[in-house]
Amino acid sequence: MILARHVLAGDSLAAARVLIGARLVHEGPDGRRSGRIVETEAYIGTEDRASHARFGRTARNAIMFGPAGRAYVYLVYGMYDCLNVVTGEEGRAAAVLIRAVEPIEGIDAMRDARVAWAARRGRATASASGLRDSRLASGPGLVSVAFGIDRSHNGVDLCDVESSLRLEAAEAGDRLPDIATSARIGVAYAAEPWRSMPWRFVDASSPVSGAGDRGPRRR
DNA sequence: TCAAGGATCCGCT
DNA sequence: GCGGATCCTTGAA
Repeated sequence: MILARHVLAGDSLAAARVLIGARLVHEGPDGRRSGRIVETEAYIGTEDRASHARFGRTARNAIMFGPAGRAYVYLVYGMYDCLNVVTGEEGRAAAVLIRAVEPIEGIDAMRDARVAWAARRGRATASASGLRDSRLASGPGLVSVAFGIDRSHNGVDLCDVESSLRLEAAEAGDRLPDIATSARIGVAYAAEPWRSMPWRFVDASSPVSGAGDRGPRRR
């Protein structure tokens, strides 16, 4: 079932928590890919010095000021697309970054996407068979690679059943997430208190982002 | 118009 | 654990 928009339109921290355990779904030419979201980070308001909205409204971040439930996709480091979900009330810039997903459906397509991406960059990479499921979407850049998301998806309504890219609520029988919080990753440039805000949420029971084979990244 | 730097990942040491 | 790849966005001039 599609994720209800009002869940995202309220408090952004609550939204970041609700997204843990929810499903990311992409119906594309390569079939249906889906996964369980296991790591998120919230960026809230123009006063948040770690947020892209810290300089106010610009052409790039305009989508963050819009209604909740839309996708905000941006390029970081010149090579990685990152998927965010716009949250909070319209007019106030807020978004939740999807940092990691546990693959469920379309794992072969994700593996193919990863190999094709590496080839495009002319990089040697692990063979397709050597890629473990838990590593396919274990970082914000990798989520986009695995699901075939790029900036053409910027502005897509993730709460519309008609969208090829959308969010679905956890299904009955899904394991309940064991939610842990910590400071956000890669925001050392931001002043306090923003640098240390515990606005990162992970499912500690997930093999992808929790006490998995690599564990949370530090910086 | 320009220079600086960033919400990252991977391979090698 | 460290450094390289790689290019868009921003603020200042």
